[in-house]
Amino acid sequence: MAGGQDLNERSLYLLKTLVERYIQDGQPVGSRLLSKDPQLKLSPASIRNVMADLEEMGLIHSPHTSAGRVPTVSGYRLFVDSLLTVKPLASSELDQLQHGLKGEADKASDVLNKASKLLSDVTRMAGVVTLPRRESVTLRHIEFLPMSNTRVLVIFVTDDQEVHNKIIHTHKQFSPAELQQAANYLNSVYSGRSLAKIRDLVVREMELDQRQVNQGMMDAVNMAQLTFSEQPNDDYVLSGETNLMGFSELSDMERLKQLFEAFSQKRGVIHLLDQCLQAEGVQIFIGEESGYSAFDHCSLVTAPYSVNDEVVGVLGVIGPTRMAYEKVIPFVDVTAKLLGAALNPK
Amino acid sequence: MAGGQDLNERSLYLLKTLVERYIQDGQPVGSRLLSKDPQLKLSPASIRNVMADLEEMGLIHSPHTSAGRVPTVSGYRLFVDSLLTVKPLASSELDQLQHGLKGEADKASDVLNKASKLLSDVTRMAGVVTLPRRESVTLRHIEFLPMSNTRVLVIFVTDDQEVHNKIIHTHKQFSPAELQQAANYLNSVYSGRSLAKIRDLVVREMELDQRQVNQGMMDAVNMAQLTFSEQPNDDYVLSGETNLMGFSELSDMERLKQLFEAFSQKRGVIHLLDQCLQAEGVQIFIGEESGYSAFDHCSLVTAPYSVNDEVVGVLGVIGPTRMAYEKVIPFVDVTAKLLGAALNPK
DNA sequence: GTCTGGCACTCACCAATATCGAGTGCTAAC
DNA sequence: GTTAGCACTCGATATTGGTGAGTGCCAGAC
Repeated sequence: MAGGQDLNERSLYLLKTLVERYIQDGQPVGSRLLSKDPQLKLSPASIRNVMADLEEMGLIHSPHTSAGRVPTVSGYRLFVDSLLTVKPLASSELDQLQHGLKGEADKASDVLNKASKLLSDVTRMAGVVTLPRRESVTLRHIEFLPMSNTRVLVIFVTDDQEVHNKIIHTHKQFSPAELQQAANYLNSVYSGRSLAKIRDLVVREMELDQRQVNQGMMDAVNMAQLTFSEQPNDDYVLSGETNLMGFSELSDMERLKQLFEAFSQKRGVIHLLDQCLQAEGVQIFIGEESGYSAFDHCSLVTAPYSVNDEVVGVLGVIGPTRMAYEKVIPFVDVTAKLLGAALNPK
Repeated sequence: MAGGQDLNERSLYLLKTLVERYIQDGQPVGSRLLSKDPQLKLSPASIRNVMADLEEMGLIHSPHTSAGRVPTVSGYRLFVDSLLTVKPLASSELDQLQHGLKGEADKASDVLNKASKLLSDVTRMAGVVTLPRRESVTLRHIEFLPMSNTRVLVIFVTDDQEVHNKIIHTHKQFSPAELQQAANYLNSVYSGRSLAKIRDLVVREMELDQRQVNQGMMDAVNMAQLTFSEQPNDDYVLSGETNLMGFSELSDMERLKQLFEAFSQKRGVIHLLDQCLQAEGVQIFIGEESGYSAFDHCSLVTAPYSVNDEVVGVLGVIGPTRMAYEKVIPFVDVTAKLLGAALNPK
C-alpha cells in the first residue's frame, strides 16, 4: 500500500486533520469544512485537488459523488503509524486505573476481570484480556483424587493463587493410597518450580525409565506429564460487549451477530490475540487487516503484558474502526503495564 | 384479566387459530384469512364480530386500523394455559437430546454446558441453565492452603467431581501444619455428607464451644463455617444468545442492548429463574409478565430439574414472545428431566 | 337471534416525483 | 500553484397518489 513517502507535508497534514475530524463527528468531511482549519490556509478548491490525490492513492474514499471523504483502512493505517499525536492519559483515568487494579492481592483471575472491565468502562468499547500463559507461573501444590475406573481428577494450585483442575486418563486404575503417594512425590520434587521447568524435568525423567526406577515414581511422573501437557491458551475475559451495540457502524444486525458469535466461539479471537504476543508494544488491527470477516468494521488495539519481564498475555480494546486512537493507544499501553505489575507476585 | 370463562367454544377456537397463525407467520391475522379455516365455517364479517369481542376483553389487539389482529400478553397467556395442544417431541430431537447429554460421567459443569447448548441449538433461541444448588451435593474432600496473613485458600471437591475454591479470612494466622490438621479433621468428620448437613453440624458444634473442646477442632469448625456459609446461587450457563439477534421483534438496538446487558449482569435473570424453582413443572413468563423491562418482548419457558428427587436448579429457553410454545414447552420439560438424570450420581 | 353481504372508511405500504443542499470535478483566470 | 466560478451529481427529505388489506357498521336473510 501507499507508504506516504511520496506525499508532501501539506497532504499529510490534510489527511491527518481529515481523519481526526472524521473520528470526531463520524460524518464524511468535505473540502469546505477542511478549508476552515486555521493551519491549512487553502481554499476549498485546492483542498479538493489534494483530496483527489489522496483518493488516487487509496487513502480516502467518497461514499458517493457528493459526500465528503472518509478514511480507508490504508488511510487509518498511515494515520496511526505516522501522523497520530497520542494524548497522555487524563489523570482521572490514570487514577481510575491504579485504583481499579490495586485489589489487595486477589486471585489472578480477579485481577484480569478487573482489567477487562476497566478497559471497557473507560473506553466505552469492549475490553479483552487473555488468560496469562501458565508457563512462568510456579506450582504450589498438586493433588490427585480417584474417579471411576482409570480417570483421575487432578487439582493443582499455582503461586498466583489460582486453582486448576483437570481430568486425566491413566493407563491403569490407582488406589487412593497410590495417588496420595504420587502427589506427595510430585509436591516434594516439583513444587516451587515453574510449569515450563516441570515439563522439562518430566521429559528428562521419562527418558531415564530404562534403568531401574521406583515404579511409584514412574507413575507419578506419568501423571505429571498428562497434567502439565502443553495446552494452548484458549480463553479470555471479555467485558463491555454491549457497548458495541451503540455504534452506528455496527448497527447492521447481521454483522453484529457475526461479531458476537466470534466472541463466543473464542477460537478466532484468540488466534488474533496470539499474534500480538510477539509484538513489542501496542499493536493495532484496523478493519479487514485482521483477516476475520467478523471484525471487518472493527479495530483492535492490543498490548502484551508481562510478569517478571516475560510476556504472558495480551489485552486490548475492540471498537469500531472509527475510534479515538490517540486516546485508546496510550490507555491500552498503560493498562498492560499496570496489569503486569499487579500480577507480579510480591 | 379476563379468564376466558365467559367465552364460548367458538371464540376460544378462533383465538387459538389466530394465535397459532400469528406464531406461524408473524403477520397480523385478518378476518378473511381466518374465514378460510375449514373448522371455522364463518364469514369474515362474523369473525370480525368475534374479534371485536376478543379485543374488548384485551386478548388481541390491532396494531393499526386496517391491520389484522395480534395476540396481547393476556391472549398468549390464555392460549398457553388452556388452548395449547402440545406436540410430542420429534423423535430426532429426542435422539439429539439423549445423545447430547450422555457424556460418560463428566464433571457436572460439562453436562450443564451441554444442556444449555442443546436448548439453544434445537430451539434456535437462547438456552439457559442455572448451576445446581450445592445443598444436596456431598463433600468428598477439603483442603486448606495458606495465603498471605490471615487469608486461607480453601479447595473442596464435591461428589459431582466439581472443584470449588474460595478465599476465607481467618481470625488469626495459621501455620501450614495447623491447616493440614484442620483439613484432616474436617475430611474425617464431614466427607460423604451433604453441604446442607454440614452447615447443620457446624452450627451445632459451634454451640458446644463453651465446654472444653480441642482448640484445633474449634478452628477447623470455624473455617468450615466460613467455607460453607450460605451463598445464593448466582450463576448460570447461557448459550445461543446470538440466535436472538435474528428475530425481527428484537431488532431494536436499544432493546437488544438492554437484553444483553441483563444477560451479563446476571442478577435479574437469576432472580427470575429462582422464582421457577418452586414451580412443579414448566413455568412460563410471557412478555412483561416477568417484570423486567429488558425482557419485555421476550418469553421465558422454564422447568426445574432435580437430582435425587430434590429440585436443584432451573433450565429454560429465552426467545421472542412469538415463539412456538407447543414445541418449546415439551422440549424444555423433557430436557429438564434428562438433565436431572444425567446429573444423578451413579 | 345469529349470520352474512355490502359498503364506506382507514391507513400502512409503495412508487413516482420534486426540491434542496452539500460536495464534487473541471476550467479559466490570477 | 492557487483560486473563483460553474455545472453537475446524488443522497436526504418531503409530497403525492394509488393500492389493497382490513375494519366497523348496518340492513336483510335464515
